[in-house]
Amino acid sequence: MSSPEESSSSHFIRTIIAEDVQAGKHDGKVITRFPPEPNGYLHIGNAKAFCINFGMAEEFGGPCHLRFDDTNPVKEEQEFIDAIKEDIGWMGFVWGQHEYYASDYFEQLYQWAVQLIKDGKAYVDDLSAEEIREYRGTLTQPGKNSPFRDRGMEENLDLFKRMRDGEFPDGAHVLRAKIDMASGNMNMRDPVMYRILHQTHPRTGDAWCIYPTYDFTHGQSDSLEGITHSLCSLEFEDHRPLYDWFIAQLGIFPSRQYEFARLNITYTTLSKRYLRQLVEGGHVSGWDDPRLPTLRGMRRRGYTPQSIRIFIERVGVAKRENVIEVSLLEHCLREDLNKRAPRVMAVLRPLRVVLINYPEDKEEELEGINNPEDPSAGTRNVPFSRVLYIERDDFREEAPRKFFRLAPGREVRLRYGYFITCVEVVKDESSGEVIELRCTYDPETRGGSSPDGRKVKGTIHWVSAQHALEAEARLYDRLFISESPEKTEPGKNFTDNLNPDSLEIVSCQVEPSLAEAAPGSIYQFERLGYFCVDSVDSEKDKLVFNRAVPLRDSWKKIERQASRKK
RNA sequence: UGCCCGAUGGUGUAAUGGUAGCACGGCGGAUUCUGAUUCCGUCUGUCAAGGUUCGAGUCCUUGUCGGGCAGCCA
Repeated sequence: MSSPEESSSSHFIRTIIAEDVQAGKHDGKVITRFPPEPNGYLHIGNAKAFCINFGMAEEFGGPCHLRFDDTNPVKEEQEFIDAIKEDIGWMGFVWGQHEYYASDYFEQLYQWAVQLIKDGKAYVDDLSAEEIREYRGTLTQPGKNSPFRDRGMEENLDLFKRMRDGEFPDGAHVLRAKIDMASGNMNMRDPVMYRILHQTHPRTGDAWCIYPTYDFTHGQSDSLEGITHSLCSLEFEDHRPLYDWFIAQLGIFPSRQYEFARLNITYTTLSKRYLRQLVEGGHVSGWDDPRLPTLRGMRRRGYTPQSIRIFIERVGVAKRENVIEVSLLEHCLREDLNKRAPRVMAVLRPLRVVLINYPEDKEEELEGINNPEDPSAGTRNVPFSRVLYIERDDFREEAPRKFFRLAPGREVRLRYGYFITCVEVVKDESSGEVIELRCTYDPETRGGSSPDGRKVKGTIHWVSAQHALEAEARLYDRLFISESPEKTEPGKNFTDNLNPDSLEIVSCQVEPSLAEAAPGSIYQFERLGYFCVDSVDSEKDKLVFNRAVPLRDSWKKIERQASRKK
């Protein structure tokens, strides 16, 4: 599955892998992995990481392992394991039997730790967490050796065994690698390999009360699985020397780690911590709130796996810090949906229109095209009658010349219907609000063209009042008003950058063919945008639509420019 | 005054010593029964200074700017 886009340009990771394969390294085999920690829901930033890992494997004909990095039972839950699998599967990636857990390697890891102790390369430290921090030194000053650093091998072995046996409370001891307390790389200043945690683990239960740290787990897990290219994000760059050190000391399969810059997108946050705050602070409805960049949120909003995948491809892979404009994400969604989403008519803010020369009880069926981009999608019938709803935005009492829609005395085409001309504007006497338009229709223009060849510039969408279904539409906008919501002035919180209008709920009128719309299905509401039937709140007799993304609107642009000139 | 990484248009990303290209975005136009889509045109770029070279975005040196690192998190 490689598109021209994929093969026409490369990125540094693809180049490295291609060269390795070319050179016959590991017999030309490529095995990658995605190692999520099951402590939260996946977002589009995580998707970049697994798209790269699964993508490279797919491209070079090898497997990509899904491995849960479950070394910290304090934070991890089964619920997240299930959710992560669901999201990756939804994105279209397959790991088959290659589902692993770091916890499956606990015994092996323990044996390796014992080996390092025997080799004089690890020791049990009695220092407290605070003391260890003090001894570690600072970024500019070297650390100093723990007084327990040179304790005898037998004593280390005994202590480590007793740590495992549960003789000590949390924090009493840790096992540390003996490397270099003066290293410029903080990770090499005798990193902790094991800590005591009397905590039930989602998978190993109470079998263990000591747990290996990420650093003592990750590289060896890669090695055990024969991972050839371990592709992760930049924050692990400083850990690579340690990753390599453990593998070298143990003399095991030499997996190699390569790092790339993580994804950032304007007007949102991809920080797990901030996302959690949004959910727990009630700023959004939950982890699947359609305004969130979580995969569940995006799925509910109407994003397709294909659109996210192509987005990740276009964003590229490099090492420099980057912030992608949301407009690219939105572009990718529109591009995908334009090809596939069935068109339908819906009126978000209804204005009543009465066709005064159309017979009272007449009804007819007009033929609508389901998808002009896809003839195989066929046609459908749309009911038409004397009383209609049109979009309030499609009428102006005082219309500028470039306004191609309805106005007193002006003629427009009703999509798939007739030409109509506005002859009277009915207003509410007290408020002055326009409440109804009285129009004439031209019977000769059925289907949208006139025998006399006269042209109308505008075509507007509509629904028949008596046939329409009332539904709820949730109009989403960007969650933050600030391009970089995480950047705040002193004393301000990122939640101060929240967009108060990120959700507008309207009661709309939709064409009756939508009665059978399935949850999760996505439609284009003509001239408005792409809408997804909400998978949580939508019901058969009370449909709820989420606006995934509006259509591009060059009229809005023209108006904005006009008002700017004034 | 530590270690590591990075720097190409507004935003991303290519170019592996030989014409700085692509996408998004902006602007302008054509087509259109969606002011959508599509199509065409156009706009803006190699952090700085030295050096190597016939030739440097690419190699070297120095500097500047940006990012990461002091969890018993991952």
